[in-house]
Amino acid sequence: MVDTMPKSKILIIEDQAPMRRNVALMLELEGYDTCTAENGLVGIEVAHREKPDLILCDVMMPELDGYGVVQALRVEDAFATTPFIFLTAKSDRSDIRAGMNFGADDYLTKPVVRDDLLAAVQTRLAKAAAIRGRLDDATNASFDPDFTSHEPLQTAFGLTPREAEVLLWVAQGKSNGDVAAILEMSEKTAKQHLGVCFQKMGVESRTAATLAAIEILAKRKA
Amino acid sequence: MVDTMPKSKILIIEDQAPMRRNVALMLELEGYDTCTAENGLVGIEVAHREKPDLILCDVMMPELDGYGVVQALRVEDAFATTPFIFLTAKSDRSDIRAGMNFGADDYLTKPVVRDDLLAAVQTRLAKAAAIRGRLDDATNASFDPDFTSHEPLQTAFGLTPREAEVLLWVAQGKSNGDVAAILEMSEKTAKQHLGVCFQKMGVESRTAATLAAIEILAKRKA
DNA sequence: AGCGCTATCCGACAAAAGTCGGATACCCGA
DNA sequence: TCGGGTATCCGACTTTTGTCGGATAGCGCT
Repeated sequence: MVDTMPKSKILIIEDQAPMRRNVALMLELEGYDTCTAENGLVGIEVAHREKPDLILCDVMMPELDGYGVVQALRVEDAFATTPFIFLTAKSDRSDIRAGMNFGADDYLTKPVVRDDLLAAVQTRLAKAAAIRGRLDDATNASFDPDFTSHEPLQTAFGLTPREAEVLLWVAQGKSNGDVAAILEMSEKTAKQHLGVCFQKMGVESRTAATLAAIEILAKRKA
Repeated sequence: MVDTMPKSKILIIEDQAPMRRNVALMLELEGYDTCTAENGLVGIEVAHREKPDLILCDVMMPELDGYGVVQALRVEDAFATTPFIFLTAKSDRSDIRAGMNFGADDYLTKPVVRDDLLAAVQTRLAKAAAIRGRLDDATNASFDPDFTSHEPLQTAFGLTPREAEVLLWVAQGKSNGDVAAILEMSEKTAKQHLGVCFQKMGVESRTAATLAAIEILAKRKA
């Protein structure tokens, strides 16, 4: 891993060209990647193409206004958690409330000060990164089945306690002999129980049973 | 699942008693659970005890002000994504920016209108729920190994391509005979390859090998 | 008590899974 | 070109796995 931290990509949706370029310039000087759109419809299209990490959006625009953009994007899974910041001249309290209630993450009023813009962008990106980190944790740790109890198996497949115990050890890679020793029973008995497990689980080999068992045991508690 | 949707719990950290009770009342009438604290230090303590789903917080308070609260809680994993809304009389633009830049999710100015308060609370709870939903998806779907390619196994255990192919099928519960048929080789050959896999993987049974292989294949790409 | 039901236990046999030795073919460097 | 290393292939033998039948003990119900 020698690749340097990838630049965050920011989409700017803004009607007026000078403003658009000005904001883009400020952000690029800070090392961000930028892309722009001149109205809401184009903005949504660009968002799909560029997958930005954060969206800055004007409110008053032709074709589709900022409220429409945030509504359209928020229902999409890909953008449900993308930080969305309004950047607009509409600075009345009611305007601000309306914008935030559409699900925006921040609301900057024009004329925007450089420091405010950068701080807001940084804060929201940091927050999004924190959330993404949590998601990664959840997915990377995805394989850690819980072998502490056989009850999940019992309920999942309708097994008897003893059968579930046998399956629990089999699912950890133990041989029939090992299981028999651990549970203090004859190896034949272990086999018998396991055979019943196969029937009830609808599988016909110890490996397939292991897979099914792991699938149950890997479900994690929130 | 007959249990009714659990009420969201909201923590109100606010210096002035009348204001505190007023806000709490408004929220309770909407069906929320509330708990309160009269300053920042108490607020943090209550937050740990009650694990609120959302926090409303004044800025100017004795002991520890709102900025301090949000800073203290944001670094804790448990509260890193809990919606945090400032509720304060400090309505200057610079105050708002400061609050948002500390990582707050919204900023309401006193005197607060009932509709604004409820809308803000609802919006932020909805957003938090969306994020939580994603986390749950990630953890619940935690078991879906990717059986489309044998290369991960090859690199993970130093296997040859053919060996990895055999292991890939074995890890899906296939018998040696099945694997041989699928890969068009003799069953003996399949066994031979698998035996080498066992050595290289440091296991001694097909089930243990399956577990190790699944662990590799279950790691998900972001 | 007598009956059916289930959970638990075990032994013997057939079918796999796993091990051993050996063979061919390829690539790469001496 | 000629070994040395490796990937691939296969057959015979041993061990484990899976299946069949059968036995006992508890539990609820009539």
